[in-house]
Amino acid sequence: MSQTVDRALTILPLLAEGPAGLDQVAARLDVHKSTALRLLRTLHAHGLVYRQQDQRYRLGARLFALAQQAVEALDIREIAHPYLAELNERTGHTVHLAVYEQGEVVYIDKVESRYPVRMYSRIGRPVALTVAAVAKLLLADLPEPERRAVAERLEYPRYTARSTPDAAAFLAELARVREQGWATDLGGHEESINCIGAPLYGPDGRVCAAMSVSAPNVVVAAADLLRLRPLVLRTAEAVSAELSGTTVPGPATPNASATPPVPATANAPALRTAPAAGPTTMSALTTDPSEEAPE
Amino acid sequence: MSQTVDRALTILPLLAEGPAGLDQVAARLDVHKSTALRLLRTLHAHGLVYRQQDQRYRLGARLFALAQQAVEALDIREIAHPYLAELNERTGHTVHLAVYEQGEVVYIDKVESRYPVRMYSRIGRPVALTVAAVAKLLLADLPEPERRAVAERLEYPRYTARSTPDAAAFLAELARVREQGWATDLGGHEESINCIGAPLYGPDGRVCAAMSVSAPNVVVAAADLLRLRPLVLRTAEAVSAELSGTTVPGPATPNASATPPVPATANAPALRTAPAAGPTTMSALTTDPSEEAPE
DNA sequence: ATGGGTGTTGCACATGGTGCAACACGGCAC
DNA sequence: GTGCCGTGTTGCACCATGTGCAACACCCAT
Repeated sequence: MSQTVDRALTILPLLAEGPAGLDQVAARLDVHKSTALRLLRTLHAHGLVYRQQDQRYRLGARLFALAQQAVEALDIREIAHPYLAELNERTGHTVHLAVYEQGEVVYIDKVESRYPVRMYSRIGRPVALTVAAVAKLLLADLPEPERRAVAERLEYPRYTARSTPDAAAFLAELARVREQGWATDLGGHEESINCIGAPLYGPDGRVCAAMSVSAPNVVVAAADLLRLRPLVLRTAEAVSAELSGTTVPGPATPNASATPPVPATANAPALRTAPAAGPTTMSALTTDPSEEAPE
Repeated sequence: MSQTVDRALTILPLLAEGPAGLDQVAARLDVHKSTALRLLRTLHAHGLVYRQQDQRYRLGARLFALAQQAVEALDIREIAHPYLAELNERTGHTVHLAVYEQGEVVYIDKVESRYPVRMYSRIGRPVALTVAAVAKLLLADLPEPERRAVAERLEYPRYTARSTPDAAAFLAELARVREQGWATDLGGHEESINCIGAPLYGPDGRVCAAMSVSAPNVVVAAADLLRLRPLVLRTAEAVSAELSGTTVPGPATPNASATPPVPATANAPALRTAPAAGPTTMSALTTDPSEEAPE
């Protein structure tokens, strides 16, 4: 680790607390003023630090530009895909990834069910907004006025007896989804298809995508599908963590052996390597998919 | 300038373009792999850089956290005040600073008119949303659904004959304001008071506050007040620049002697030191306040 | 004027950063 | 399997670079 760079970077969180003068910085870094000055100058040259009128230093605009550019360059699909594949591997069911865009929710990725009976859907195709689990998740996080605007603008087709009937019911459902952090569609679109989904959070803490597991009744009863919830939630959290660039990815969270990690190596997630037995705290949650796996 | 830090910081914009592997980074920095590795490790330790599954590096979440914390720590009032004072100094009129919060627009700073006839207002007091220039500016930048929601929820009191009559007219006005980048209130609140305002942009490019100059008819005719527009706009831009932490603050824009700078030293802006005469291109705009100053 | 508070500069010293060369690892082709 | 790339990683000797000091420049207050 480079000492100089280390010191320079320590300045950033320090300045994030509020503007500071040269020797405040020097003092908190425990270095000579002249050293602090040179570091600040370098940061300044890169626009990460800005000098305000009273000579004190503040974080600079470049920081915002960088953060913004980084989220734009983020490829959700690329990052999420191994996790989706893993989820499909463990459950055997169809897995979807969807985003909200301009009043529509569209699938941007899909891993096909390994069961012979499959649900129909296509990447790029808009989703039935009023009933799909992913749509509920994505709409639930919109700012209140926009959410309401969308809900009121929508039509509420009665695909089935369980379809969301009207805007009021939909808004209530969105509120619940927002509250609980996951969503379902139990035969709301196609009588025989159920679905459970969870939100993916971006670096800004907002929901930026949603994923779901779908399966027809004939393959797995709704109650059984719902037992995948912890798995779906954990997977979604893992993707969120990686999207936000926080935790170390890959297998085994460094601190605990309790939480089974999600994917492992690059494009070949390998959760299956986790021993089937063993003192996992998740026994009840895991709903071991092997017993209901096809073939 | 510190070479090491310089190199390390050069990595950030590089990664902002998209993920990159170790030797791509090394190559673009024109340093040895081992050097690049150490720099990346240091950045990683500070959370500015994140290592994704395929071993490539990406910008990390800390960057967002920092940027966010920085905007929260931004004290608009503190930064804007010298500029407001300067504007008051040059025009003699009342200058306001306002922000939007939870459906309301409130004044957060004010510099009193130097004329004997003053308009009434108070810091912290909510503003008449449907007519005030600052309210128009702040509402105009809200996301469309929220803007519409607010506009429809409002009442439209007829303070005067020129008050905004209804939601439709208000939305149309907001659209124009958004388009032109400034706003007026010509006798919409008090028959005899006119007002011209401009928006302040935060680091995220959104309008985060608005400032305005107000004066009663008896002091200056509406047409004359409107001639302050360039001055108000320039001042607003200067504040925005400083809020975003971009340009070098202080007197004299480095390149041109044509554009009169705005404030100068810390808490004592000293534009007045600019010679009253001299080859400014602004002669028509400046509306030299000294000739109509009180006392 | 005088003094304390800033931010700034030049310089001699040795710390800490550098590139090299060798190693470890994983994938791919044959 | 065996060899070969292309990766990322480590240890080390050298000297460039970052470091702290002391002296200076500046502003403001008393």
